[in-house]
Amino acid sequence: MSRLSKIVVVLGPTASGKSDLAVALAKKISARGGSAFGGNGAEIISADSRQVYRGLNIGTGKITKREMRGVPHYLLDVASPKNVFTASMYERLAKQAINRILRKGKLPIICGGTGFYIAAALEEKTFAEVPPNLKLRKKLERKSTEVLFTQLQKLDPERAASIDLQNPRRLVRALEIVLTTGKPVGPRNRKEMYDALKLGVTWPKNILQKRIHARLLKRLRGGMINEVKKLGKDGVSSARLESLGLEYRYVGRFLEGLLDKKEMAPQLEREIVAYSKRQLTWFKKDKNIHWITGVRGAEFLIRRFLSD
RNA sequence: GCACAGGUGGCAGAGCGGUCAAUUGCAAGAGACUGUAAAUCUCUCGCCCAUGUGGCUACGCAGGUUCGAAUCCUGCCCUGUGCA
Repeated sequence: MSRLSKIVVVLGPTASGKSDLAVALAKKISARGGSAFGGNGAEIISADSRQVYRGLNIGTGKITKREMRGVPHYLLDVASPKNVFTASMYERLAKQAINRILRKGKLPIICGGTGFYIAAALEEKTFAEVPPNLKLRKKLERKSTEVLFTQLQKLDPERAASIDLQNPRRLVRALEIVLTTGKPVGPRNRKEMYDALKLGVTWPKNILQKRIHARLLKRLRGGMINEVKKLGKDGVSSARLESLGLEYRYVGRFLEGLLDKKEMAPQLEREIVAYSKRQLTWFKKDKNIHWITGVRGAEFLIRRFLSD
């Protein structure tokens, strides 16, 4: 039986300090004169659904060239913010990147907070081969969730049984699949194709919230509003900003005049906190995650992981 | 001091005799997730037993009217506004 390739995943809620940790670990692995961990070097693949877009820097906390400290990063700035980048596109590019790194004999480190993207990168094949059909979606979106659900029940009862029956977005996509393939989707394949060490970076709740608060202030002072203004000038619509969420949504609303500056910051902050909880809800289900708070625990785990 | 308006669950704010533990929004908590995933969606949210057409305490405080009051009456205490 051929051994699975090793991969390290650094995940966690927003503002946990994942990116820095990933770079620190990669540097250790690439330390000259043979790495501290006995590897050949490591390269990083971002797993962040918003950092894939060009021009979304301050608001996404995208790592800077300097902060990368020479460690190559993949899946950053690969798409225009004017177009929707999807999980499926991420899956393809991330797998490409993993293979490229592995071929070099290096260790891929996936780093990010988008749980769905991490799963897509790690799992064998996540999605049905049905690209989005905007016309069909538009048509379906006009119907009520009840109607969509009964239609799905007829066409793909198995999927209907497990679907979120009040979530139009899910219902539309599920129908889109059966309607174009004529077949039920079948269960999602959750088999991971790598030997992955998953490191979850986390903090006690109150500390994470403080970190979120401090980081938001820094971003606001650091030109976040101008960044969003510039996106607008470059043709990113306000509807698009809205759908990008968090800082882009709220700063966008502020620029539209829908929100006062002084009500924007606290509202946005609460949304970020809520988002961090959603991330944790996702990660909590994965029992293979090793939760750590600092670099030290990570080093021990990686050493053991790489040496066996 | 007089005249109005008002005091409701963590907050805002409905309700104005019964179907009210009380609409709704916010906050809080839990959760879902098969191509938008920072998106989208769901549930809980007075206390208690947690089986239920269950028990208890609640709508400033104290009384009263009524079969029945958050809802009507009286007094008191507070708050806002106007006149002094």
